[in-house]
Formats: sequence, structure tokens, C-alpha cells
Amino acid sequence: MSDAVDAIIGQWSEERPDVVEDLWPVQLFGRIQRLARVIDKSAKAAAAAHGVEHGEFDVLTTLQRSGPPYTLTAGAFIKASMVTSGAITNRIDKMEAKGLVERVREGDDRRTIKIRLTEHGHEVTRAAFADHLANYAQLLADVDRDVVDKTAEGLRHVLETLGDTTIK
Amino acid sequence: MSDAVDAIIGQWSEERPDVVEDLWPVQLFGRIQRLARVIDKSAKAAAAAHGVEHGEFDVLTTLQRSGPPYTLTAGAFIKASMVTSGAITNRIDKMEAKGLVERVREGDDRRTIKIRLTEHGHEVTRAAFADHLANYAQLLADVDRDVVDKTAEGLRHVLETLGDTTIK
DNA sequence: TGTTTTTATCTCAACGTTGAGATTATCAAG
DNA sequence: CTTGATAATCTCAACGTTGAGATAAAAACA
Repeated sequence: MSDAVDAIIGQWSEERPDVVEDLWPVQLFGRIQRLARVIDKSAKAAAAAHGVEHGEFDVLTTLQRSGPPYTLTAGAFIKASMVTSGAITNRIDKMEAKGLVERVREGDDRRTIKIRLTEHGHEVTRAAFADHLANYAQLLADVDRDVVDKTAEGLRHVLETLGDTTIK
Repeated sequence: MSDAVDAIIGQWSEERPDVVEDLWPVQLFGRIQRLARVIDKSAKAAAAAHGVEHGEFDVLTTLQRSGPPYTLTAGAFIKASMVTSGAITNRIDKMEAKGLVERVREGDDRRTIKIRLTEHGHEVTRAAFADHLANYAQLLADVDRDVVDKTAEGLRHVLETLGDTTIK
């Protein structure tokens, strides 16, 4: 069988046979990018059902899995989410307006602000995360579990090689 | 070894041991999303070196690999790029201003407009695509070719299962 | 033929992100 | 202390995308 990336590489083979040897990374990266789009769209819809944006959902789960007291600095989100400071400020602003999180200044360093999950934020996170996982499972319903595991293992190796070893 | 996704799942195991069983899709999808970000940023930088946006580069290569006469309709880009019509109109507007492509109305159907790669567009595409592939190879320089191939194979299977089998 | 439906593209306001710069606080020397 | 450098967050204009609606042409139907 063949997928969209096979078709793309097939086109290159016709048009630029001289570069075919250099297309092997596309076999991996092309598929990662296409899958990322599909997953993103699906995850976005699942989050929207609970009234939160994709990025906001990311903040919620990051807070939730950090454990008690469900509090992180803005800087922690920047590193965890791979986005810029402006995006985080914007996200927190909107989430604060929705009552999902609250900004608290505590501790000795008064430059840092801490983002704390509210009770309402907890409830939304629980419900949205359950739907999120159900959606993920649904997407992979027809894929062999063994293929999922082995492919994930390969991607882990690539991530490690690229230095993505921390979420702090 | 462990990567960022392992760390995330480790946190969930502590905070929500009840959902650990449902986290296996995260092993795959989480890594796809993180890798997509890394690849995107790198590819964006490579394209920017040639004065084109990421999405514009996508249009250029789609045209190039389509072969002579290097002409496609706007609708073809919408399907190939997985973006909305507004995004394509915007891209073509800017690329036309840069002299990379030109809109031509030819054929019997006067609703469709065709986007044609200009000579300048050809040159930019050639140079940018060479850098793009070099950048891809660089990212995977320290990864076993066998791992790349096997992982790509697994992703192909997932894409097929999700129905992503066409680029038209 | 005239009418409706469908198709292809464009318009445009709203949205989230970027990225550079500003602000404010802490740390390190002297 | 004071000065300079570093760090954390916020500000804001610019940017690309979305998504609903508009426009216009073609196809389907009556």
C-alpha cells in the first residue's frame, strides 16, 4: 500500500531523479508532519467541546500532571510547550478570565508569577482529558498495538538524538 | 534512555495512576507532536534563508514536483496542504507579489485559476529545496538509517489506517 | 430556457503566535 | 551601597491561519 508521502516521493522521482537519494528523511519527517496535522485537528476539536483552546488544554494538563499544589511558573510553560513568552501570557490571560487558573505571586522571587489551577480548572481538565484520551484511542483503533509501540520506540530514539530529553 | 514524553507519562503515573492504561497512544502521538515542532522550526529557518515562508515553500515544492507545465489550481493546494482556502489565497497573493508564481486563467472553466511557477520561482525552489534536504539530513545525521526506515514504515501504516492516501 | 444546486475562489474580521522591546526584580562585582 | 548584568514576565504590532460568508461560474434539473 502507499500513502500520501509515497505519492509525493513518487512525483519527485519523476521530476527530479537526481535528488531521489536525498529523499529518505522525507519518508520519516513528511509522515510526522502529516500525522501531526491530523492529530492536531482532532485534538483541537476534542478540547473545543469543553470550551478550551488547544494551547489552553496544554496548560491545563501540564498543571494537572505536575501534581499538588498544581502550580507552575510561566517560565515552566514556555519550556514545556515550546512556545514564546507572548503566547503564554496570552493563554494565561484568557484562562484567568475563564476562571480556569489564577495568577499568584508567592515565594521570594517576585519576578516569577505562579499559575495555579482553580477548582473549576480541575473539573474541566478531568473531563477534557478523558475525552482527549478517548479520542486518541479512537484514532488508533484500527492500528495494531504492536505497530504503535514499535513506532513510538523509534520516535523516542529520534527525539533523544535530537536532544529533546526534558520537559522542565 | 528516556525522552520528554517518557517524563510526561511518568508524571501522569504519579498523579493519575487510574489513567495509565489509557496513555499508550500518547507514546506515539506525543512524540509525533514534539518532533513536528522541532522539524517545523528547523524547516522554517531553512526556508527563511531564501526569503520564503514555510507555507510558501510548500506551494513551491508542490508546484515543482507536479512537473511541467508547473501549474496547479488553487484547489489542488488546499487538498495537498491541508489548509483552508483563505490561507492559500493569502499565500498566492504574497508569492505573486514576490514574482515566484503567477495567476493565469486558462482552460474552459473560468472559476478555476491556475498558479504557475515563474522562472524566478523555479530558481528559488531549486536552491531552497536543496537546503531543505540538507537540513533534513543534518537533523537525522546521528540516527541509524535502519531506525529511520522502520519508523517511517510504521508511520506509513498509521497514515494509511487514518485514510491519508492521497495528495490530490 | 430558466431555475436551482454545486463548485472554485476570494473577502475579511477574529484568533493565536511570534519576536523584539519594555518593565521590574534579582544577582554579582566592586 | 552602587552599578551592571542577568532573569522573568508583559506589551504590542505584525503575521499567517481560520472559518463563515460573498461572488461568480458551471452543472444539474425542470
